Amino acid sequence: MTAVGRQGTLSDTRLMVRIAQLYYRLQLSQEQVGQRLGLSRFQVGRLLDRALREEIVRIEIVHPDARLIELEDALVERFGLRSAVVADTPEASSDEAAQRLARDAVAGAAVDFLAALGPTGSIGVSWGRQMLELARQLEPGWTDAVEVVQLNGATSLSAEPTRATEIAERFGATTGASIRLLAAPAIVGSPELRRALEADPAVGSTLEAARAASTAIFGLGILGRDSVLVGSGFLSERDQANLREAGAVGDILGRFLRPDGRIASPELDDRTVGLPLADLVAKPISLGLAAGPGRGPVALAALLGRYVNVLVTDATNARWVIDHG
Amino acid sequence: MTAVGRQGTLSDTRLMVRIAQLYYRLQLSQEQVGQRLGLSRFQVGRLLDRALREEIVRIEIVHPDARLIELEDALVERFGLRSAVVADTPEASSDEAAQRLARDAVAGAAVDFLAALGPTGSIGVSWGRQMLELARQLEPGWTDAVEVVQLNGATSLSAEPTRATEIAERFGATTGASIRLLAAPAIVGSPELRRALEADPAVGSTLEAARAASTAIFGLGILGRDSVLVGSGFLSERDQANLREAGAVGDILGRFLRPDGRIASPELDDRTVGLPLADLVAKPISLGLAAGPGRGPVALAALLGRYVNVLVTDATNARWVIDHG
DNA sequence: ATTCCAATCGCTCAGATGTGCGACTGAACG
DNA sequence: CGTTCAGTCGCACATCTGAGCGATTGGAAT
Repeated sequence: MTAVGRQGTLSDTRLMVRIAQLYYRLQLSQEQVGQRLGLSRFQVGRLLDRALREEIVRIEIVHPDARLIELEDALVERFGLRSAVVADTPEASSDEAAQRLARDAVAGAAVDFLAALGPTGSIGVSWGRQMLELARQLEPGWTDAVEVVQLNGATSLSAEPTRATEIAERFGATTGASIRLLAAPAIVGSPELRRALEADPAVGSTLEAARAASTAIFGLGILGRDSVLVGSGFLSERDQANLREAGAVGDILGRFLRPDGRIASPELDDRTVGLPLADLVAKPISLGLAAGPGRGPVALAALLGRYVNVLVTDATNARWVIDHG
Repeated sequence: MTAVGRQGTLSDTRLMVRIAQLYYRLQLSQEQVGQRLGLSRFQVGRLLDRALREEIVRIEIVHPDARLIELEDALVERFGLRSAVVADTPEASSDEAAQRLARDAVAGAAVDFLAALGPTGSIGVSWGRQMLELARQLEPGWTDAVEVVQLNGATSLSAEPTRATEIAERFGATTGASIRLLAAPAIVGSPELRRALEADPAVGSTLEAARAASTAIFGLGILGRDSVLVGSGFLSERDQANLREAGAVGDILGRFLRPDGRIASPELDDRTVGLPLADLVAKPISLGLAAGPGRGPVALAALLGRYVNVLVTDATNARWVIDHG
């Protein structure tokens, strides 16, 4: 640019373009730009302002993560969360491999979040495929917690192991914390039996610890063939039918929710062993994980019920929740 | 953004994205961003730097004029010009209406440039279609020049008027300057006649004024059916054939150039009435206009010969010149 | 364990930038 | 012709930001 000094009355737009080039591309100071073009520093500054406002100059955040962070902010904003983490997963597909990928990514994101979180106090955990993956990805020393406690009943009824103990053990192992298991079925046949179980010291003390835990971590389940609760045999055909009728969209800690966040079946809830959802609401950290297709509704229900204050999910579910919430 | 403070070890990239959002979108100061994210002002600044270098944040000048100004800068840079003006014309098309549009746009750009230029001293002008359009668009008071002088011979030989006098008169009329016409043909039959003409006081004094003018304004012509010189009857069939053979690409002030900027036919040049090209080189402002398809070669020739130090043209020709120069 | 190196940190200080203000300009209007 | 008023202007001043520097840290190599 050795061009003649005063370009004077050339259209404002062109002037702004030229100023923007000198300032942003050539990295001149506003002062220097002014000298070259025969303008005062202030005129340059004001024109630069205008160029930005009139979108002659555009500042873009181009990294793909930007979109994710926008989703996170939207979630935090909309639902008053403590935090939200949206993982980048390729694409929503019901293909099993893709689901697995989503689970891995969301688990990884949760691990990162937890590692960055600092002191967590005592940690309550649930079980399920998502929790298993999370447990697998934990790295030693990720927390200073001294106690890990199961939040809900887990002893498997079926051949397929739910590996609930493995999850809690892995949590404990990575940090040297002691673990407290909840040696009970997730769902029993009658309210009386549930109460009797909870009265038992072995179960009762764990429940007490679960209530006291300052951090809760759990997956958001869906109701379907794929559901771990179904696979584990805790849900009878009739229970399933009832839930469907009641409009249940999925579960937290074995307790099923309707789309608006209310308990779908109080009767079933009364037979479910573990921390009641009401106790989640007050937890400093109540972290719910939702990965894979179709988890939007249950995530939204959990958010509306205020059962989670940290949501970790994939982009597809995040978008669904924002669009429908 | 009410998210939890320390996001800690979340990938650097994500951190940069978040910082960029707070800084550029929300317009927080680096200090404030640092407070929100638990970072020092310096970390924020450095991350912001990195985000820019790694193109996580991109600053774009999006206005279409930006491209034109880049072309201008490239021309100025490459050919050591005093200035360059590239007008925005829709598209290169040999369609007559499109050519006219290009001419209008380039003339307008030249007018703007001249108006912004400030004192010009005495002004020398040529003639032709491009100059006519330029003259039409001049607005009263655009300059403080007190004298307008024709640079080259112009009296028409054919029925189609070249309107050379109209051009000079219009220049004079918009500013109250006196005008000096060159009452002579553009090209004569012999060198002797040319010399005789120039010795005549009426012609000679105008030529002297032309030499003294500090600003010269002229169009760059092309050799072809379309050429005004041809249309005006100054160029015989034989002259045209000779020029073609010599590789002439076009003319300035009736003097034809080869692609490298040298005179195509010294013999013809010796019969051409008007300011010699050598006198253009030293002028403070020597402004050449080139609009419409196929004017790239002559523009390049003019630049290589240093006959112009201000080029006003359209985007297509500008690009051609840069690509081929 | 000790040493070394490179990376990163926060600081100081100077320069760059934004803001609010009073002065000025020029066009519209009485 | 004088008044008004909106739009600009440049300036003083406060704030923000970038550059360079010594201190610190966290590993690798010895």
